[in-house]
Amino acid sequence: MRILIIDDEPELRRQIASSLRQERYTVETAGDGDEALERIFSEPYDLLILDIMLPVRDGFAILGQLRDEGIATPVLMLTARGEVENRVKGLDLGADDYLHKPFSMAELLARIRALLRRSHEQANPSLTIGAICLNTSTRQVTLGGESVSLTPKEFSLLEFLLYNRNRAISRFNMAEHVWGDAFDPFTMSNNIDVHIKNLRKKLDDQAGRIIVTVRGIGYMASDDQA
Amino acid sequence: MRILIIDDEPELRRQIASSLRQERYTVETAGDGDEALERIFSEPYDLLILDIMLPVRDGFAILGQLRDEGIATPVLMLTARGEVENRVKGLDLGADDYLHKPFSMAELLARIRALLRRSHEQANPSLTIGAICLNTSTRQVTLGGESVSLTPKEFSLLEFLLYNRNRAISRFNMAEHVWGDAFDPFTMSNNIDVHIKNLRKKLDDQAGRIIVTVRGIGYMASDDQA
DNA sequence: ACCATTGATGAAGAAATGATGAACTAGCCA
DNA sequence: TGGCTAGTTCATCATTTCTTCATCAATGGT
Repeated sequence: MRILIIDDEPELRRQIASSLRQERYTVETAGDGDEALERIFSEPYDLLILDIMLPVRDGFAILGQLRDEGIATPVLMLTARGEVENRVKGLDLGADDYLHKPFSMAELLARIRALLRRSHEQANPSLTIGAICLNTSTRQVTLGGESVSLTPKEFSLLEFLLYNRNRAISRFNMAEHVWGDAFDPFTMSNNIDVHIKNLRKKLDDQAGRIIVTVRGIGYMASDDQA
Repeated sequence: MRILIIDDEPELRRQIASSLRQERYTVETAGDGDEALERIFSEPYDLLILDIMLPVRDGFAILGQLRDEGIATPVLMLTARGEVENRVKGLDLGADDYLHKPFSMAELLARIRALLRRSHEQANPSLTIGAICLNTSTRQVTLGGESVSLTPKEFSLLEFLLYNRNRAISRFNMAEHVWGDAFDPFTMSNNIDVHIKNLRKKLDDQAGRIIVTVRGIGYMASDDQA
């Protein structure tokens, strides 16, 4: 689950991001509207947390522009207490929920869960990276629209890497999550490496640009189009 | 999907209507009970959003009259917080759901989705996929118009798969839902596989295009006319 | 530049999975 | 009882998938 936090206070940003990461969300942040829009247009998020009070271009402007462009990502707006008229304005623009500052982290997490659940009950849950799209419910993977057939292990492995995109994952970790119950860390040989190799081949990941090798650690799914 | 909003506050009406239109619903509004009844009797709606507090003729009166006339359109009532006794009264009259003011637009949208889904399911009890049509109330299945006779287990299995179309369903899940109460996950042998085989035969699903095998998981009903 | 370590790769044997035909059981009705 | 139907289990086969291993290539430190 990819969440983008848009707020100009670094400290608050850090706090929220940290809490969300503990809940295993993939979190990115933006300090102003331009940065936010740039990110949003370049890759999909599952949820935006948007502060109304921003320098230069405020939350409403950003939200308005998004909706105009047809981006329907759920938005949770952060407002200072008492801005009732703002609430109304935001609703018109298509915000999905509100939270008044100051708020408790528990409250925030609850709202996020509710929003994600709601938006996900209609859309299908897919993880994308570059031209690759992995649909967790149909267990289908497409590469630039073309369907790619993966074996169960390959699928789980890719799913796990995408779920933890831009984070280096150790082989141990992968084994734990993909092999689960019965995995003997000693008798695994270079099993994972082989599966990664096969994945790269099927995904036409020639230079290892999508599944990056992290020497001494393991692998990482990177959406850095380097 | 046609929705009628009945509320005497123009501002709230406008807000709700705007949000619903963004979700691609067709929305009309009425400011009082008489206008509402007139509209409802002249053309069908899929859902009514009805405020309890209305001048002249209140929400209950309107709801009561509708139900008396045999109009079963789902109704979502808006109530001021704390009107507990009203809730009870509304339920008696046949309201389908409640929402306390003030509410978030996200909440409202979720409720609407739920209500529409619910009413749609009972009105249209048949699931189709490709040339196959399964009627859940008559328990008949046709293949290109020709009736196909399925055994109870086969029917339930197909029904479950169709209900979850385009989602890979595990054998465990199928067993849970089709066998229900007494199923022992260990003594099931390859029972499900056999039923699937028979289903495929009866449905002339030669290449397994409709009931797709998802290796390592189970099966999936797919309407991907590949 | 050299060495040591780490990762990549192709191939082959082992293991798992699913499809299928057939046998077997249980319930039902004439 | 005997003949049906539905449901379940079983053995077998063809594949697919997983794992292991030997070897080769790349990388980083000194």
